[in-house]
Amino acid sequence: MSEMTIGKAARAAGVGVETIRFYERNGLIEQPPKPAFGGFRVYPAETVRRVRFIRQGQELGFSLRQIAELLSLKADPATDCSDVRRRAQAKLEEVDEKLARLTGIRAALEELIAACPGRGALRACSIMGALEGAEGAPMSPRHKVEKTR
Amino acid sequence: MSEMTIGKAARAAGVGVETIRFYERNGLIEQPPKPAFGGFRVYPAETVRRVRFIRQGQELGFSLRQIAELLSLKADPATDCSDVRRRAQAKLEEVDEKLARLTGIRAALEELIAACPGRGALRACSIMGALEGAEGAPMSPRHKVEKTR
DNA sequence: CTGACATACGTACCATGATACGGAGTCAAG
DNA sequence: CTTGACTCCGTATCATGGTACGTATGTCAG
Ligand SMILES: [Zn+2]
Ligand SMILES: [Zn+2]
Ligand SMILES: [Zn+2]
Ligand SMILES: [Zn+2]
Repeated sequence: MSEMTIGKAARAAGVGVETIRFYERNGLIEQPPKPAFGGFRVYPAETVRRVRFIRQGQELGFSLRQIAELLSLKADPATDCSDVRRRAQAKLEEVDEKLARLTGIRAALEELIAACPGRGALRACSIMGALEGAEGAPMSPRHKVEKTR
Repeated sequence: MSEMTIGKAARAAGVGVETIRFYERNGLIEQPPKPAFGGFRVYPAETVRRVRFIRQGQELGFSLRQIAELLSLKADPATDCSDVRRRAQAKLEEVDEKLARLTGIRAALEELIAACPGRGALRACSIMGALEGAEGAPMSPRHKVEKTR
């Protein structure tokens, strides 16, 4: 089990070989030393666990950079649960901001679609109107396209 | 008003000069011809309108590529309202998919945070546990971390 | 007429998360 | 002992939406 080459480690972790190398280059995974008398690098089972950790982190919305931080927290015996929790909280707030932005977009789109005649010349299209920045266009006045920037 | 150099056009549209050039390179804006006998390119008011169109499109979640399509629809007299509407519909569905993904992440994070003791050793941390891929970890069984991929 | 800006243009770089390629070395099966 | 698969390594490429830099040239105020 433990005599893994990069290819076997990649398959075990469910990623491509290039992905492992990419993580190595970016400091998420330590590259095992090259055997002194030739041959291929030997990957420990820990590599596979680390890759799985990374993929789990991605599924929770963490970036590779943030996952790298989580990995060093994990390696540090001085880390407290609260350190991890704070990061999860921050991520949750970030997700909530994205949700709010997307929800605004969703509402604007829905409204524009509802106001669009659905056929006929572009002149009457609420969607084109909004894109052209029409101020008094076929949108209700309380609901101009929300500007987030 | 109409004797705009790129800098004035950029200021009028609320973007940087480099942004205008970037849009030109990517076919979103036509680059005005260089005056035959030296001098600076003259930007028409249409450029400013186009840039504003692009920014509005971005605020509705459209990518530059999609905005380029919307711009050619606008230029084509044969375009029907329904052509625009279909794109808005497709975008709405795309937004809904993103919302669903984010909502799943949000729920998972919230659950993990709720289960996290908040202090103490990492061994007991539900969040670390989930990242390590713990199957019987401090998460309720019906709510494993949602895998989208 | 000269200095301070602005423009023109090609190219490089930023972040993000990979994927691909080319050529050399290595290993194992037949 | 050859052949095919795999590894190693650096570099390039992809998509996305820009930003920055360097050098040459143009414009305009004083
Ligand atoms: Zn319409
Ligand atoms: Zn609204
Ligand atoms: Zn915890
Ligand atoms: Zn759940």
